Amino acid sequence: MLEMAILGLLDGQELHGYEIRKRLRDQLGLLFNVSFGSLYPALGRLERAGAVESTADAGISGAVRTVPMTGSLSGERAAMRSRRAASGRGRRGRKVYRITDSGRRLFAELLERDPSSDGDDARSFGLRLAFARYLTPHGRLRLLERRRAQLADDLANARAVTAGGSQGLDPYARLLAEHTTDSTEREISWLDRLIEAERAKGRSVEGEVRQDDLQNDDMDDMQNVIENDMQDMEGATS
Amino acid sequence: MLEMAILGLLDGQELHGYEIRKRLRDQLGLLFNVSFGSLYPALGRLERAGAVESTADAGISGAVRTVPMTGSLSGERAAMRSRRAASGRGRRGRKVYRITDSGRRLFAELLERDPSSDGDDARSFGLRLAFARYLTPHGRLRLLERRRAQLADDLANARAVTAGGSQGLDPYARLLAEHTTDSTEREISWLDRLIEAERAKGRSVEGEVRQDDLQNDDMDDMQNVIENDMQDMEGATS
DNA sequence: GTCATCATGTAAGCCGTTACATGATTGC
DNA sequence: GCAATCATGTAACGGCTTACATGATGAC
Repeated sequence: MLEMAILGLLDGQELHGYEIRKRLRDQLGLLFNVSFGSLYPALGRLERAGAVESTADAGISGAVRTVPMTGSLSGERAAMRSRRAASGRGRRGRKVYRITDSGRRLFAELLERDPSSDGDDARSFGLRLAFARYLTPHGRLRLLERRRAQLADDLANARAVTAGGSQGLDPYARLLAEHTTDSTEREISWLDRLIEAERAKGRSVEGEVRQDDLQNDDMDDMQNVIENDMQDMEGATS
Repeated sequence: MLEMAILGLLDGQELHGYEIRKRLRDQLGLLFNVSFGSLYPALGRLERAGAVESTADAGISGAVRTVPMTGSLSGERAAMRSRRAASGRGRRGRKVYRITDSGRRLFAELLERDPSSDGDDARSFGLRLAFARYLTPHGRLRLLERRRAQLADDLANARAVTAGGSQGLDPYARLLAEHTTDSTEREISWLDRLIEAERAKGRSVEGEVRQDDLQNDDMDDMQNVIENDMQDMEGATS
């Protein structure tokens, strides 16, 4: 899951580890606070697997720079230093990561996978939703519907329990159960709105291009390509 | 955290592992689905630490029995078999766990601990709330207020981020961020209601008995007793 | 007599953490 | 020159999961 998040972040911009951690923390729905002891090994694994490449901080780009604060010439000096460093390569400086084509394919595959296969449901769903722009319309709908089904299921179980032993249950436990139930209901209706919005988008596209089936075929082809890729990945990773 | 949950369930009733798992699943706010590979070792640790004792299924009590379904004489036969088994003790049957005094003290201490010390915030808070009847009024309030403060903090961070890069952020990521923000706000106001209810309870008691300070002293004494106990526990556990 | 469920346990592994070690850069 | 922050990494450990192994009980 961490690896998916990293790949997603790296798609479109080059970043170094320290910066990746920050963006993970506050760019992704508030709840992806990963430690360095987890991040750096993950970057290492991705690099060994060929999903990302690293270079020793070649010419700090605007995307990488954090706000200069004092402005003015510090940027110039930093650039000079990094140029010096880039040639030397013994200097323990920033290591900038860039996603590879293989990494991009891996990302697409991880994203399309069943969220329930990587443990923490809420996190796993949230992460995929945050990257939903990289999903096909079909994959997006599948993501939302799976999540909805899961929540509806939880809700049914919860109600079965609360209905049966409602009077015997501890007051505090009941308070909690009720709140959880409410939250789940709200999340379901939120999902319903998102699903409806996605469907509406689909319908308007259909009117113009009519290529739903074509898209599904594309997806299947892609899955096949990726399946092979994953075997390489798994061999290299473990 | 698992150990706290087990001790809490065991307070007041004797249960065997398989049953503990079920109750953990559906008695505790829907989200404590633990596997056997996790549960049995935990029970073993608790037993070695002297927090629980086990016996080989002596005379199936009403609390332990699951609904007999067919009713009638199957219960009688089961009791006979278990009596035969209880003496032999080679029979790989149910192992019934009972909490000890030391276990009860350990539970009280774990419950009163800072929830943020055992990882997953929501789970850890939920579990403690479910067992809030075992907390002192003071401990209960502290639990609720800590959780409230944590959520308020999260919310502030989230808003700082969303406010800054709101226009540049990905539409799906923003959707998610907004939903998370809403949920957090709702949870905060729910907590506010709970806190107010607890305070009201406190005020009504104060009018009758006026023993707030006494209760706090009791708590401090208890903490001291428990501190020593925990050292034994940690030695035995790790 | 056999299949589902109840019941207990071990082993390997995953995914993350904290703590530690190291060093560069910047601000004062 | 010293502290804070940026930056990268390793080692040990924690808590949970899945998969495996084993066996009893009950229903049909």
